[in-house]
Amino acid sequence: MKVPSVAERVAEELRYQLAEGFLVPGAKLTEATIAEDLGVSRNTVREAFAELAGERLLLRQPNKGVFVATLEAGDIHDVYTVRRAIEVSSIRAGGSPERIAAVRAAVEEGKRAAEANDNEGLGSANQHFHGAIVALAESNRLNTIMAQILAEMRLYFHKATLNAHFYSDWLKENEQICSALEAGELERAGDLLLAYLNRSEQQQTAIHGE
Amino acid sequence: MKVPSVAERVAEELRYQLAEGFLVPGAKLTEATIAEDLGVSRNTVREAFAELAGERLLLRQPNKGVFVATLEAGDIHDVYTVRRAIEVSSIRAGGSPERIAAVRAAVEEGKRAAEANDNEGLGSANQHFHGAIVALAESNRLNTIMAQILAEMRLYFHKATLNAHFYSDWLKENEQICSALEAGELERAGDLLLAYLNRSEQQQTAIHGE
DNA sequence: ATCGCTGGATCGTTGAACAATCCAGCGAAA
DNA sequence: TTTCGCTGGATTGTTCAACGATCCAGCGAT
Repeated sequence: MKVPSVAERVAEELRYQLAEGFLVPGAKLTEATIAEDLGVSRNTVREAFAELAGERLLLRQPNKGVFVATLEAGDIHDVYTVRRAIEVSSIRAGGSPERIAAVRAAVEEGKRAAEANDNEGLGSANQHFHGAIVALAESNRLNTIMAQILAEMRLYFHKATLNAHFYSDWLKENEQICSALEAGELERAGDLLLAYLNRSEQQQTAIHGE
Repeated sequence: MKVPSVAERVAEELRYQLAEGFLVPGAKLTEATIAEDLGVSRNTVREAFAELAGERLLLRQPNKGVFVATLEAGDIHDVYTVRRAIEVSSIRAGGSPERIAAVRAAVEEGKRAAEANDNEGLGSANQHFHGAIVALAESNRLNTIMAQILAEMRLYFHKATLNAHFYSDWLKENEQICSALEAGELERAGDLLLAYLNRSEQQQTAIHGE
């Protein structure tokens, strides 16, 4: 049994609370409070803060405190710029049959969630889908970058911002992208994915200011 | 005047020593030693370690210590996979005249360094060149990702591993890429850049084991 | 209404402490 | 001789208490 360090567990707990919407963007995290709540020392909390700040989930303002990251002007475009770069590049390079199967699995996961009217599940299925696309490239670094980006998106574009209308759109689209990938039509898969990302960026921009 | 926090300065100092080759891959960094050397407390060193570990420059092995990151099997390919994704994607999207001018400036910087037989300068000129390409995309996130990748490369592929033969190769090539970019031939610029990255990966793989 | 001060809260950093863990070396047993 | 197991020392993980520095809200004086 491996026991993750305490600092690691604190970071994990905070990540969880961020993803779950327990901690909303802009909220202030006071070291002493968190330390007491989680029953750890202030120094340990500090280490966890350093880690999450490096992942852009928290923002450190010297001598003022750490805050849950907020969406600044241009951040939406910024995030999607990264996604276009790594997702499109990954899918264009194709991948092993196992990795492609993982993409397919995410598509099916989405369908099942749709049938079950499981909005929660739909969201994570979509994240699995895009994560699986990046995983095609077999690059640890790209995977962690993508994981961080997805964590940011969970934080910013929380459940509340997503509606069923959104989902029906990309359920079909994911299917098409996956089919193209399976058929080896990598260019087409890339184009479809790129189009999706562009449209998704527009939608998110429309919803969230600027 | 803003005074960076002590932890930040420690991290900066370590980054410097890593880039300069003062600390070689695999070396062990003992908390107490670093703390004493830099005249700071152990806790502060710890925070700096956390930051650098997040940048993949240091590796933390629980209960054993932190070590300067070493090149594992597949890491070269991994790094170049990231570079292909973000550099090619950035250049294909073009950029503002100012950003393009920055790319040109890096090319000229390289030429001057070559004339002056300044190997040191040649290396950083090349890094500036590729950094400027990513900067075309105007994405903070891509910029920091690229900065981290370049820091990793400085660490792994240190001066010793580079020879003059290398340089003459890409000096011309950078010129071509930049010209294509300036001429608006983005597809061609992307193809040239991609070819360069592929070749560079091969060379590095040939030099370093695996 | 503005300015400047002050007190309290929080951060940044330190130093010391102690348990948990690892590791090299050494001695005992096969 | 080789292997096994133990022990002691070194280092890490974590906590705690302290103190100066910095920020901020409130309040009083102009």
